[in-house]
Amino acid sequence: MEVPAVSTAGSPANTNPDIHQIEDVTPSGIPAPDAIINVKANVAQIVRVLNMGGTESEKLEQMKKQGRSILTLCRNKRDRITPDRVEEMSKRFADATLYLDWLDTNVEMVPRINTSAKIELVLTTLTDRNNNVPEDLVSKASALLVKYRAENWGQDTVPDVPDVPEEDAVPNAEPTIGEIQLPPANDPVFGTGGIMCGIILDTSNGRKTYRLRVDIPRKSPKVYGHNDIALGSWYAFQINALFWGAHGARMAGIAGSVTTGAWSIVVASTYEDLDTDYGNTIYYSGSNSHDNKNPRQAAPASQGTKALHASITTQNPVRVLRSGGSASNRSQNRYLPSCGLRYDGLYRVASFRQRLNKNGGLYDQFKLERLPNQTPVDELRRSSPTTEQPELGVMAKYNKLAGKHIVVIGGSKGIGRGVVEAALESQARVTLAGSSQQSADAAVASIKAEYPGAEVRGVGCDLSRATVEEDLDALLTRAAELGGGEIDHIVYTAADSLTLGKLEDLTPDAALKAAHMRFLVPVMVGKMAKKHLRGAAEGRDKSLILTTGSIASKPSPGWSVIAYFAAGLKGLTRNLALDLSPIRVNAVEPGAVNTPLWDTAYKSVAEREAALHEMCKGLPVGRVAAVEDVAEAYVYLLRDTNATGETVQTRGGHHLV
DNA sequence: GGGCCCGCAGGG
DNA sequence: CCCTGCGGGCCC
Repeated sequence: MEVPAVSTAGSPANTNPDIHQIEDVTPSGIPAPDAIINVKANVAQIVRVLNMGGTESEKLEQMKKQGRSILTLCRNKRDRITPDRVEEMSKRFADATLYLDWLDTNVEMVPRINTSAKIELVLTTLTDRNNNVPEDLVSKASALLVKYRAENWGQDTVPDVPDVPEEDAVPNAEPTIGEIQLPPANDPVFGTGGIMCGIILDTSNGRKTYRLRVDIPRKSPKVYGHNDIALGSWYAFQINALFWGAHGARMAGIAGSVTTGAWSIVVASTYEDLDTDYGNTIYYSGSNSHDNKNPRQAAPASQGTKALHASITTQNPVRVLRSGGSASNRSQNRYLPSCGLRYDGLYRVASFRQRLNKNGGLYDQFKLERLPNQTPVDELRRSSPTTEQPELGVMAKYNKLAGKHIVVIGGSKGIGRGVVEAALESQARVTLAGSSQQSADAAVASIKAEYPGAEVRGVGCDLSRATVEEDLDALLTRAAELGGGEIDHIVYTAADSLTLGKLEDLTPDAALKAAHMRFLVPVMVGKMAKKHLRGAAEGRDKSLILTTGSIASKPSPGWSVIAYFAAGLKGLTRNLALDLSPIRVNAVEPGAVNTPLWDTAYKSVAEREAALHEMCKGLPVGRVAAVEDVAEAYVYLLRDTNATGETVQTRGGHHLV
């Protein structure tokens, strides 16, 4: 589920059913956690939480119920709903969203579940355009559908289990809905991009408890290898490592399978008397090694200890995390971080031996050897954060994008996609427009996989039609709705194919066709920006960013037509800055960037990249620009409220050679 | 800062 | 459903 949007001052009441936003509500009986009080949350925010029951049969029964509820819900045409029922419908769509999230995170799909709870029917019904389902829910449902179909509904991987006897089912259990308070998405610590992303601080029991958020999908730790985790990654608590899939347990030191071996272990100071850490070699003791008193026989191996034994046989690599904590201050282990946990890379379990503990009891100790070709531990140790790190997230003076709503037209791929990700990392809320709803949904799904809990939505808009003005109007109206009623910035990065052929082959038709996207659309975006970026007169920072290219400043043979439009766009930018004032209007002028835009000219991604690198190797920077590079220019123009009528150039020194 | 104790999340 | 655990807050 989405993290609830932050309401911006003066914005109209939120009408988006996916956003649970209840103004002036203090949840009774739930003391607000400290971290939430400290954050400038302007409204109390509530999220509904599903309880799907404990046993498998209870869960299945609830899934059937949720499915039935969604199917009836979709049969109601929303435009025929009376105004007094709108709120009820919103809640029911919100519950459907919760259900899909729950499904995604908690259920290992097998054909039996699909048949019994009608999963495929429910998902296809949700994605049916005729059903007026909220955009978020549609993209969620289609993403799940794609995933399940790709997995063939679990047929190939998971052995199916027989149906439970009917008497085991609990047909009368109702799904109960409790309420917990969530931090706003732009919370510097608990929000998107914060170090505690995916975790909630619960103080309802009178003490601080960190728990995983059920509404944000987390990464599975059951993977051998790095699991996409960068060496030296640092986590404040073990539960953060659990959320990011670095380690597989909230408390245990070993996470793994007793048959295929350990996925990850945590080296902590609590076992310092038994373990020995040489950095590249670690002697790591099995769970409970302190307790045994029998000198002849080790205590029965725990799951974790069994997993390490299995690792000796399978030689599957084990992720090693080193943990700080309060006791580590006096720790003799120089490899432990001063606090939190650091991912130190892959090790193999080479062997095991038996030793005696202080009680004279036998215990199993494993020898772990660090795999070669990884950044040395000592280097990771120097870059490892310390207790100051959490403060970094609190510095908001320069991050003016936190909580802002940014619409990126052309945000499903290429430079626009980079701008979306950069904005999300700056804790903004983003609505991206792709050329179709499908492309927008697909982009949103993959962005969410990379940025759990990110507030990003997708809208489809085909800008190639003659009705581009109305299409843009509709797009921005819809985007404003999705973003809580207001748009702060519009970024235009949409472009069509770069191939125009030789000048002598150019027909008037082809020139005018090229003019549509490169001349007409930017002008209309300017016109519509004036209409949709409301609130600038009241002092709120609003801006539009257009995209041109280095061909605007430096000619190149064969590019006359595109150069014409690109240079014209700089004039448009300057003049719109006057016409739209106090809305800021700027442009970014990138050189060649490695994006799919070039693919029309090349047969494959490899060929494209080779050609681009060949084209750019003579530049002072010696390489082709990545999307992440030029995205910085957009972020700058979004943040500098003093910049208007400017064109920011980022072109690898192309103008110098 | 040593130790007590609560309780989440995983796995059988 | 049970049990476990290289946490972590908090009390003294």
